[in-house]
Amino acid sequence: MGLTKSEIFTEEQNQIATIAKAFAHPARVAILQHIFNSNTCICGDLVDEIGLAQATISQHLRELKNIGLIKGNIEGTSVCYCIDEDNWANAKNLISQFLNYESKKTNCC
Amino acid sequence: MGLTKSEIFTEEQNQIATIAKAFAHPARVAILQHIFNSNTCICGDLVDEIGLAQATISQHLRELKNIGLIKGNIEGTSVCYCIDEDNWANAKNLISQFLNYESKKTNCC
DNA sequence: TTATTTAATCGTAATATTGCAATATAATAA
DNA sequence: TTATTATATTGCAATATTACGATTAAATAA
Repeated sequence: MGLTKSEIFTEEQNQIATIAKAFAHPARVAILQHIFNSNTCICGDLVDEIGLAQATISQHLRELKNIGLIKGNIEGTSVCYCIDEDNWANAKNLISQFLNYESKKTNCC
Repeated sequence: MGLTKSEIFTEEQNQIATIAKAFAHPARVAILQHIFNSNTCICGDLVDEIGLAQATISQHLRELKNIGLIKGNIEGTSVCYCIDEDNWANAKNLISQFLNYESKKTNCC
């Protein structure tokens, strides 16, 4: 199968999973950190920084773009990628809320 | 391929990715939420609550257990799963720190 | 002992992800 | 125009993930 049954979960559960999937590969974590650190990011930089082929980086960038966490701007021959602040804030809220669940302390384990 | 090149990333990047992977499926999000809500969780409950087969739930539970976010205790014929508080706190810190990166506001997009 | 109950594991099929070489596209430079 | 440069896309191979039926294992009940 390999096909997630999204229809049986809540909208919130699916959204959390989608955002988490964006973070679920170290290359995408590295890309996001790099964008945050330089705030202006060109794909070529990343190919040098991270040891992956240009095609692979481009693919990870597309995924981050599809999920909405980054957006790109054409700058001459290169492309400038940066964080989509609104969507990032949204993602941050969703994940933070999830992480901040407190367990009732009648822990049985 | 399908094989992540973990060795070219930092320990932190790999850790964030691993934790995110735990959250990257709505069933696992649902399972964790359920454990938080009841704080005592038996696999059978989940099979009723979530519309997935028993084998599938068990598989997701094992993944969460392997990553360290939950731990299980045998309770008679059933098993009680609950949050591993220490590891959860750790995961929370790692992910929160990552989410709280601030972009320098010379945004080009 | 023999059910029964509950969860784990095995085996398998289908789909997804990761990675890269090769190629295509698009913008600028000569 | 023809390079050159930078990124995207295509096609493919290898591995991973998701899901479930069938079976197994382990504990309790009869």
